[in-house]
Amino acid sequence: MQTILIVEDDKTIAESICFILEKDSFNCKWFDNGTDAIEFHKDNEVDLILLDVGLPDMSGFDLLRKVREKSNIPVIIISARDDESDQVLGLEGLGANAYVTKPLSPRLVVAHVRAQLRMVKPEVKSGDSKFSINHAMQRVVFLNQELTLTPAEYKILSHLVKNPNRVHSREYLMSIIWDRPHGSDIKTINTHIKSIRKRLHELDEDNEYIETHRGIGYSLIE
Amino acid sequence: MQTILIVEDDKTIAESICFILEKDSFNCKWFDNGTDAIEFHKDNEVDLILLDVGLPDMSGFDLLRKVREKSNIPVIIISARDDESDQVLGLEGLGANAYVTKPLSPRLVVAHVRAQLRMVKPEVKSGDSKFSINHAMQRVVFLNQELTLTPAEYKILSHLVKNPNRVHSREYLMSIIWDRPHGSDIKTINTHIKSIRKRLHELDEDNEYIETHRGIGYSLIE
DNA sequence: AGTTTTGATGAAGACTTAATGAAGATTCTT
DNA sequence: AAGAATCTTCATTAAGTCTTCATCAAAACT
Repeated sequence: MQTILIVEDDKTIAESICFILEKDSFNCKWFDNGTDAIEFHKDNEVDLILLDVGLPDMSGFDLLRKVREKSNIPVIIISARDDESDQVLGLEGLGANAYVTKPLSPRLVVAHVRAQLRMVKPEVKSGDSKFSINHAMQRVVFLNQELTLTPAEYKILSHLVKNPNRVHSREYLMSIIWDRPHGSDIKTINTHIKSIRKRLHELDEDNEYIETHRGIGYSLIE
Repeated sequence: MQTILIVEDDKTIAESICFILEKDSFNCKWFDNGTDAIEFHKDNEVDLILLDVGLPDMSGFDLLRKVREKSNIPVIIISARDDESDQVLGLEGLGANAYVTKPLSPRLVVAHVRAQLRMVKPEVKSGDSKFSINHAMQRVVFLNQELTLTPAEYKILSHLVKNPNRVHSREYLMSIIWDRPHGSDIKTINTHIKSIRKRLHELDEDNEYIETHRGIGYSLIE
């Protein structure tokens, strides 16, 4: 579970954010002052900080500076001031990752939290799939090994990996291969699937990951 | 250099943002409609997208959805509406990384851009690569020897060295060679790659450092 | 069980894309 | 302006990929 640190002196705001975050299965830790927050951050594993700049004991910017000496976890600044130079200072000068202004709804805060955490841990998909996609290399990673695929194979398999556990018709898979309409035989897909299966088979003999749905299409099983 | 894609139908806004970004040594590409932007993103290496949700031909959300089918680069949504449910939809539902509302200053936009890119590029360089760059001398160092390269070769190879282990399309490599658009044959890149390979081969017979990705482009393997 | 439909398989040929060598065009230098 | 270096184009060859087809296997239907 991921831990979110909230530094916010308004109890009502903090509690409502915490409430939503914990409902979203985050572990949430609230401090109403910067000193304690820094202390906690020093000794504990924190995944993200929600930081109100208006604190009783120190400026949020000072806190951020302190935090940045030690780590570069995502920090979202919460501010009552919609002041541009404050935003630029926070984002550019001190390395905050986002800046939201009050009034804010807890739902929106959670959306920002998720957006930031998504960047840090990109592979937080539901569970530990044996597949992932190396987009930069245009390759599909299977069992931690990069598959060498032809362009058509990559297009099909990466689509299946992105949308597992659902059936994709041959027609649809065709449309993925070609940008423009292309009057090819629908059975071409069978052959591509065959060669994808062959490649997967080379790395894992036993299992059948791509399932055939007679009369409909194919699906990838996680 | 990192490429920022701006999708924004208001020319004044786009130009001022571009101006600042380019001053900050980003490569900036502007489109006033979604269709062209998607087309460009398909064939080119883009590091971040600045996206206005109010486009003439399609909703920014639709564009984001399309982009997300292919990649998970940072997307910052620019919106005239300070509407919470829009923000949540963009951030949570479609995977945008930040949401800024108009009116916005170019400086603030740059701050947001930097904040996002900081997350993506950890800049863990100078490891055990066989390549390094002598920027002052405009030379690439390979196996502790300085390579004699022509200007075009230097531009291509140094970019590959700076961004190893990812595929670069011919289109993108072309844009590196020329500052302004240049209606040259895309196959020119093949020839440059050929001569770079030849030079590398003279210093190390065995290995193949530059890998061809059929139908896509080239990558440098560390 | 026998027939029909649908998918799997392997191999051949068509097609697409890249590598190569060399020539022509361009740019830069002197 | 001449000469050298570089960039681009072109034709050819080579390699890789896609599609089709014939055949075989499996499932569904009667």
